[in-house]
Amino acid sequence: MKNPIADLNKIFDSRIRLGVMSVLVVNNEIGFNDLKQMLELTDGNLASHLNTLEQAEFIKVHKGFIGRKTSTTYSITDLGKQAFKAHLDALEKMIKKL
Amino acid sequence: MKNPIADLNKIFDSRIRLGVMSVLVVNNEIGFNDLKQMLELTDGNLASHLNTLEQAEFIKVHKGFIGRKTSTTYSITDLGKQAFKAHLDALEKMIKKL
DNA sequence: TATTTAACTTTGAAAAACAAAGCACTTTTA
DNA sequence: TAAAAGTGCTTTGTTTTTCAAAGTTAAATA
Repeated sequence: MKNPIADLNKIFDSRIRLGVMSVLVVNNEIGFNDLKQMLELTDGNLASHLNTLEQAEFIKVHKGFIGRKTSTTYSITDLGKQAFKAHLDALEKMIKKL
Repeated sequence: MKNPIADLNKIFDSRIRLGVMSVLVVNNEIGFNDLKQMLELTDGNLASHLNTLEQAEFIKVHKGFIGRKTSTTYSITDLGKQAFKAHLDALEKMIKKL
């Protein structure tokens, strides 16, 4: 039998990063605070996970304004979509023996 | 929108423990060394993850013999089946928006 | 002007993961 | 029969990851 966990992406071992990605798959853009509230995280914790995802180029940041107020939003990249899908496929293959 | 990660089980954040469970779901009994080779782990690493799963009562240990050679095998408990299923359901709900 | 909000960064502590070595026991091999 | 090897751990210590809390900068509001 083949190693069932070899194809899982290390970046998605984290429930938080998994959550961010799952939100971004269905929302093409979401704000920092919305994410923070949705996932019930502290600023620093969310920011650092977002940073990890950005480093991997799985998400993109958009800094802009709502009126004259700054607003930061995040969206998934094509690479991110690919990697997330690959991870989910690996997960599914792993448990599809059910 | 509700927190999508709240229902994930912390114990299954680990790819290794996830792998162990996925193997145990389809094999009603598996040996230490088989798991070790399948998941490509060192003894200590596997043993400690197995210990975590045992503490949670998600798996059971069986110490016996194959011929005259000692053999330790592991199997999933009912609680383990339940918890694993619940985790997979939570995962699925999280991503079923796809 | 003082306070609040947004979106961080920095700091430091706690937890988790992990490899390597040691160990007790048995079995196989030379 | 002595040495080597395998099983299934435990112990030790390092590295990595996670996280909260506090600090920060700039703009907005009271």
